[in-house]
Amino acid sequence: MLNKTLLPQSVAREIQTMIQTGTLKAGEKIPSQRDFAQKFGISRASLREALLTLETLGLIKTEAGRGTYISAPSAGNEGHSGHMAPWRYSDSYSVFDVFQTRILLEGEIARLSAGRLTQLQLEKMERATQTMADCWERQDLLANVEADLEFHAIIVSACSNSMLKALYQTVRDQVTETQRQPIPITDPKRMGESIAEHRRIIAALSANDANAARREMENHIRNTARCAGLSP
Amino acid sequence: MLNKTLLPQSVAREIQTMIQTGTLKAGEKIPSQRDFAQKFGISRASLREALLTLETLGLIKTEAGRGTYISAPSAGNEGHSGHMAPWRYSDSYSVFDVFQTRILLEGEIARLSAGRLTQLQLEKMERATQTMADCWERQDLLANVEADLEFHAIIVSACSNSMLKALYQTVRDQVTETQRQPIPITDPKRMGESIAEHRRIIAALSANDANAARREMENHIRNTARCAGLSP
DNA sequence: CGGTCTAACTGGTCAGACCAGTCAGGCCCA
DNA sequence: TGGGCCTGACTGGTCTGACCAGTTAGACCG
Repeated sequence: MLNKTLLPQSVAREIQTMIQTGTLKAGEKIPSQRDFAQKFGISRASLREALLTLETLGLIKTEAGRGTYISAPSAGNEGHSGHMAPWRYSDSYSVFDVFQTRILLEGEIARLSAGRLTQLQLEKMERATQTMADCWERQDLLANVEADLEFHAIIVSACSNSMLKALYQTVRDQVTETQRQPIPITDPKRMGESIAEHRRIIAALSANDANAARREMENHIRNTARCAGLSP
Repeated sequence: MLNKTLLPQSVAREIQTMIQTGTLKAGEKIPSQRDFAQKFGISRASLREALLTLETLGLIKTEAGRGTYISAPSAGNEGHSGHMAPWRYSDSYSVFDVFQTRILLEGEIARLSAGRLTQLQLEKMERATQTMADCWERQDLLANVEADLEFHAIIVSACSNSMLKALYQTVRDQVTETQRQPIPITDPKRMGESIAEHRRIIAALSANDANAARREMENHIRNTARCAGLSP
């Protein structure tokens, strides 16, 4: 069924390309299955199979009676970084395991990103860090988290290893959960340290010091885990 | 479409349960779509949608004219270890990226597995290594690779971090490809070294030396990459 | 102007037909 | 007797058309 020459498969790829190239944008509704099938010159049953594949993998969302919508992209999700959605029926992982995985993945990603970030990206990271500090002051926790996510996403986007990027996307949901959960119990001293750690990561990346970038990122995540009472 | 109350979806879950409980075993062929649909009391089109979902996520494999087979489970795939299949439509990753990812993942997995392998498992690894040597002598490359895969799979099965195990499964196909590809161009000296490296990994794991285990595994994979002309 | 109803739209499922690929068994020939 | 070829029965892949359930917009009435 998943043979690459199969009709639904090739149509799924076409639709994926339309999503990736922006022909179909996040939130947008695609034509009805009847119209879209006609447009591709295939039966509606085959189009449904193509759509189902895309939906299983999280690229689209179909609602009965309403239509099919393009799912919102994730920050840092550019090009062929994976759209590997987890099988939603399985249990989630322990927070310890997620943190341990974060330290491993993000440390290496930071190392591989060193020397590849543009000045513009580094400035965006600095701005995101400052935003974190500003939002923390006025207790805007949502914006604080979003700035944090943006900071990390920029680093991931520069990683030279597309496979690691894909793996990171696979676990993105669990990862961002660990970025959110310690926030309500973060004391002001820790947030100040966290922001300082961000700045040390930026400094290492700015200096194109791959090993320092890794070390600072691992340290940062390890300290975050300690806020959740863990020592991975 | 992926609403949990939908017919194909609930059937997909039933089939998943049958796979997880062992009613359907790895490699086993399920009944024909016509028979299976009748068995579930649904149309064949709906069963196809259920099967497509499972296949997109890597649990089954359907071959035209032959039938649908349960995918082989991976060693260590127990309970809620992820069924996170890679996105099969995207380009494959460069061999360099795969090797780099292997070094990162398998090094850490070896570290986390140290101290958790039973004597029986260590003996199986030693036997697999000896099998590699024996098969290499008689140029049975397939069996050589299978013994190599078994060696690595045992280590993965002992890893304490289920998320890392799941990530490893996600990239297993590409990983095993890098274990296969250098084989035809491996010279006897390198194979002897490879087997010696396996033994050093076993020794480190036997001594419950986590850092040595990581180091030896990284070294082993790095040397394998060199056989493919890469230096990750 | 707001509420209700209806028609046209949407996706979900079913049944049947036909096509292409696979495989096993039977038959024929060397 | 063994190997090769052919055929029929099986498999999945795709199409068509019908019908059902959910949604929405427009028209009509109070």
